Amino acid sequence: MAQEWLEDLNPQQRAAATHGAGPLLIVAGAGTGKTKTLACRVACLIERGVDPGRILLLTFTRRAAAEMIGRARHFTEGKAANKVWGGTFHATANRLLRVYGSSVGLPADFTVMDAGDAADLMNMIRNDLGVAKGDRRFPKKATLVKVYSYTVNAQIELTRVLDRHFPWCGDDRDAMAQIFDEYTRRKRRQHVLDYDDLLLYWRALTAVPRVGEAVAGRFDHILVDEYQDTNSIQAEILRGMCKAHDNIVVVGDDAQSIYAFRAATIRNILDFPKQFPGTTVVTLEQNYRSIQPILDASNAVMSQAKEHYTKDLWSNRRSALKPVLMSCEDESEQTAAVSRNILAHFEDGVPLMQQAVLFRASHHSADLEVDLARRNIPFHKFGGLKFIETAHIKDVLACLRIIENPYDQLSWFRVLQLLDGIGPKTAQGIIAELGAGAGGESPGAHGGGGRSRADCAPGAISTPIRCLLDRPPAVPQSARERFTDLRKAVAACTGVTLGRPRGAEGESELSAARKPTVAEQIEVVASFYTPICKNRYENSAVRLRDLEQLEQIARKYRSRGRFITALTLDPPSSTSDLAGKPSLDDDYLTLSTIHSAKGCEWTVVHILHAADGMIPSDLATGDEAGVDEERRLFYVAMTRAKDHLYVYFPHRYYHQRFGHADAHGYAQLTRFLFAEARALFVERTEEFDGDYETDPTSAGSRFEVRVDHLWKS
DNA sequence: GGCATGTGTATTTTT
DNA sequence: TACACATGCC
Repeated sequence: MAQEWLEDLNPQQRAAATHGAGPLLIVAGAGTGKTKTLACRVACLIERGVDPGRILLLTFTRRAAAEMIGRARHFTEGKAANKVWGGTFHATANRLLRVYGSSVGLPADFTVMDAGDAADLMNMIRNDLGVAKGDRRFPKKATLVKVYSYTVNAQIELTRVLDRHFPWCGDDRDAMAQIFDEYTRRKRRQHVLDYDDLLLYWRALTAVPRVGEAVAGRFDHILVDEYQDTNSIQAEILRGMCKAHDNIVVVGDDAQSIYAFRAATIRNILDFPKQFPGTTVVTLEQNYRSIQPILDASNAVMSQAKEHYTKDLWSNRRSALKPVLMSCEDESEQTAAVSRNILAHFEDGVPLMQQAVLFRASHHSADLEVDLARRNIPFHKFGGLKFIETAHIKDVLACLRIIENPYDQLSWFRVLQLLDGIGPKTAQGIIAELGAGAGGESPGAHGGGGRSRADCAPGAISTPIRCLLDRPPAVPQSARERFTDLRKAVAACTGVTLGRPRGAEGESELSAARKPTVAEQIEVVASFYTPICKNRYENSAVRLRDLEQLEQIARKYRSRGRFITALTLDPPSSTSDLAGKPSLDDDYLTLSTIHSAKGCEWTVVHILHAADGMIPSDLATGDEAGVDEERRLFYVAMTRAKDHLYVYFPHRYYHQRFGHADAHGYAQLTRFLFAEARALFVERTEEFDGDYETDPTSAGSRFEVRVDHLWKS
């Protein structure tokens, strides 16, 4: 079958796409067309008669999966390629556990919590156990989650994890162990899984006799993208999933491994041939993305890394245009230079959509964001604080969560404290009265894990909710009114009216009531929440608008549970996902953390803060492995560029770091641009050379002068 | 016990 | 700058 689209591939790509059975490792350098190759492979399998529903495509983000499946569908002319199971490891784990979870002791109504929830739970335990008492400093909740998550994902003993990655917490080992113990216990009792549990339970699933075979037996082919960023649990899951057929294809680039902090290990990709005997290895080295000078500079940067599959990217795209190293006086000059360069390229015909600004840490773009806003240059920012992590969104979601999973004590805790006069202590008391989780005591209160629930019939309301509606606990006077509002809201969301007495077996009556849609439920909760929001926040108007966005998103979901889970497993990654998309065809610039830029490409790329201490980050230079990862990060950033690469180096930093009062330290150029690498750049200083003068009659003015609406109407 | 206010401190990347 | 924690007032 000589499909036309196969002829578009180079020999290595074609070999990978048409590979027969057995394990295949595709080592694919940046920009070598791995997405295309993988999509072609999926298409090939389908053309060969493989049932698309029996193909599992694991990617790093859902967006990546959607893109690949979209392409495959294009190739196969719509032969049901969309039946391919595609998504992240975590989302796939969730789907499988919804079906098979009971065989590993999971309740049917489990909910998934994000890192923020996990931190809150840690914090509760931290307080309950009184670990932080005395004048000792004890690790903060976010640190606890990091340590826990790393330990679990790397499957390394806590003491060693602390030694190696969190040496300043070494003395608190025992208390941490105690907290982690309680943490796992409470999650179980509350029918809640965190991100790590999704992987752990999936792995457990593959090991259960019969069930494991059934789960693995759903798929005949497994494809994994970005394999360099998987951890050892994920590798084990894959081994379990393809024991029977060994039809596994992994694609990755060890030079782009940037998630070691999440316990990803490049051992997975380096040792793949050992772990899967009989592996075919295909290496893709021809880069179709960038001009050769950009690759030369990128290769030079990488040449200093220690262990990696040797590959030298090359391109047919010869060019005399070297990447640019922009020296700037300080950050504000950097900002000015970036804006000016962006507009210059824009005038040259490169739309904003084809330009991106990349940086190490989310806040590195703060200064630029202000400037862009001032100049009316539209942009979307990826990475950093998310919509979903803001307090008001979490508040509203917590209301939905208690209805979805009434044993989710953490959400109760959050919801109850929205009411005036209810703090941690009172909330705990109310939760105990509702029977919605037994706080710190008696681990057996609600049975460990897989309790069978008699009240799971459609339309049924499980006990703590029924208790809230029928036998509400007493609350402080100051909270009475809102508490009633809350009960009304919960009732409305479950399709019940308050105050009507029901028989003990009122199920038939309840299931008859019309269940509001997810969006309607949000509306109900929002009206309960509005006065609280106005009371709490100065900027309540902005926040309330966010709730409307939430309602918009919810329209796409038929079930409340799916909505909540989707939001935690695949949260909107930028403001663009939220804006009701009237701006879809608008041209906008991309600002992104380097991590979030993975897999993307732009004609023009600007990399900010190429100073030692920023890239590599001060916080990561403790050991050689850390520096290596930062180097790969810089490499990832550079290789996103097709035609123009700008690296900005501000010489001077003003901020007072860590109390040291070096109010204006001089920075060093990032160590990754050592002499030979630096020589591959052309250096410019941010002195106006005339080339970049903006012509007031053209594009620049479109952004910079926007006041005429004030008098022309 | 709740809540407002003050003080000191640590500060990345994300499913 | 946000967050943990202490203090003091209702």
